[in-house]
Amino acid sequence: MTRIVFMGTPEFAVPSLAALLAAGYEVAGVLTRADQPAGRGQQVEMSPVKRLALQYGLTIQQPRTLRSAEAQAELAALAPDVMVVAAYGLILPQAVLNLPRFGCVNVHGSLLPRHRGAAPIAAAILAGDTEAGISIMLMDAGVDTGPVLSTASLPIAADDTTGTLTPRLAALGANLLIDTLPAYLRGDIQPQPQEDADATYAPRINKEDGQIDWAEPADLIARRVRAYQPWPSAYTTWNGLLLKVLRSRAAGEGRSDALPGTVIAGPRGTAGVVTGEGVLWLEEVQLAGKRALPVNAFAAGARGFIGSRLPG
RNA sequence: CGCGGGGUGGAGCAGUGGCAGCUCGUUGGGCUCAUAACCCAAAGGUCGCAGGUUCGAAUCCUGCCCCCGCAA
Repeated sequence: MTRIVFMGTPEFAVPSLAALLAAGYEVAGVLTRADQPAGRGQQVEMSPVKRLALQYGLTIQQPRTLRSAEAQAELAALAPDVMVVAAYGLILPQAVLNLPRFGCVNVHGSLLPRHRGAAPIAAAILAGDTEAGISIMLMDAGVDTGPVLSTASLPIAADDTTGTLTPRLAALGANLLIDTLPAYLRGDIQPQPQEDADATYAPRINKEDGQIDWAEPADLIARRVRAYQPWPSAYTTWNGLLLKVLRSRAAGEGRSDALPGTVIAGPRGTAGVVTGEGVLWLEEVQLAGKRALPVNAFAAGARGFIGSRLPG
């Protein structure tokens, strides 16, 4: 029986672990990131992967780094034949990569070599891709540079956000993993090296990335709105308060002489913002401290919003 | 005890001691070739809950419930 060690942290990784368990694999251990204070009230929360692992009574390790000899020794004690990694969040040093005889199989949320890196799904939306996908690949020392075992794709809808796309890709990834793993272990798959020339990089998203620059074209801002949903959200400020743009629509030609950032009135009590190119029609917004609202409801109560100038 | 904003007619908000108001929506009427546009009118509120202070509380005090932003 093949002993698997699973490494993953967020919701994206859960279907893969669940699929391995459902398929009857021997999961010798689960590594997930350390519990951290989170949320209002700063309660310590465990990762989604840890919650699932606990349900199944699996052995759990939560090293803060895999660079330490202790963490590596602890992992080696699980004697994995193969490690399956999905959005784990820690760098795997070469010594760890070398540990299992079948290596480390990664479930990556893009069609490699496109969107290597920490935030592939958001990167696909931000780039305006019409297709997203999963690559099952063998990890090497680089960031998502290893040879690919298999891929699967799905279409990105015009209103998809990272939040709506992620669960679909997570499910797709789990299925592809279950299809790919047995063939790989049998030696039936010839790993395909990536075409490095076609690679793009999907860096980790930061809070500041969500700050809207109204001088950008409306369609790019609209993609940011979708890519940064649910976190960190595309946001601006109004009356000194954070204003998140949760849903929006870029107008083709809605030109205006007004300066970028100027809020203009739309039909049915809606509102839009003049950008560097075109108008971004707001659909759903949320002011700090308030709940998310359709833009017409927000505009009904937010006195002076129409006609104001948003910074950035 | 992490920091902070908020609960007021169907929706979103203003109102910080003296008869409860605004925008939108709803209903009725008008205008119009027509309209989700415009004009006129109307309906609709135990001001989160409980207690207290006061001649008088949406407004001040105390406790409780609920929603949300930051942070992670």
